[in-house]
Amino acid sequence: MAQRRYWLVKSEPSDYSFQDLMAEPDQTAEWDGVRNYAARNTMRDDMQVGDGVLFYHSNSKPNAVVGYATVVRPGYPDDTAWDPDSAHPDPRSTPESPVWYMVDIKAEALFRTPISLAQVKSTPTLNKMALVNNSRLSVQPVSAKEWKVILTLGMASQEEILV
DNA sequence: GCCAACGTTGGC
DNA sequence: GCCAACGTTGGC
Repeated sequence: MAQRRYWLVKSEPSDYSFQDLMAEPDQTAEWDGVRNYAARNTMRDDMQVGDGVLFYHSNSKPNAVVGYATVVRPGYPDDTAWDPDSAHPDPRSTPESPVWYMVDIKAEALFRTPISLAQVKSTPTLNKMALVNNSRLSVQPVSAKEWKVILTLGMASQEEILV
């Protein structure tokens, strides 16, 4: 069994929120529509069942990590790429020769305390995250340390943090 | 709504 | 293979 790894995915909540994921059957959805090669490679090659996934809301108020999920199916071809009615069709990708990949993720818990981007930037153990220094990457790795810090803060109540 | 930063495309 | 132009992401 490979070491569990950790990731962060972004979504604009007006497009697809963590609450939307929680409302899915089995709290599970395909993470489809990603059209960036670095993110594609991560999903196709690196994400494994059981890995932890932080869920970040971008273009939001506030921008924040709002919950966490787990990978329940590793990388497989993103069939929305050859669906002309999908949000992000790409005619270069075909069932015989797929270009884009996705994973399935399952919502685990909504944070009691969302961890804002401002807080990530101002926290010494978190401010090296790709979230801060590579703002364009929509699927990105998270270190075990960063995962632990964010989970601990996120699952605590405001009162516990303020003490 | 603005625009900086970045990824991608395409001409050469 | 370089790099300018373009489109998109995403913070502010």
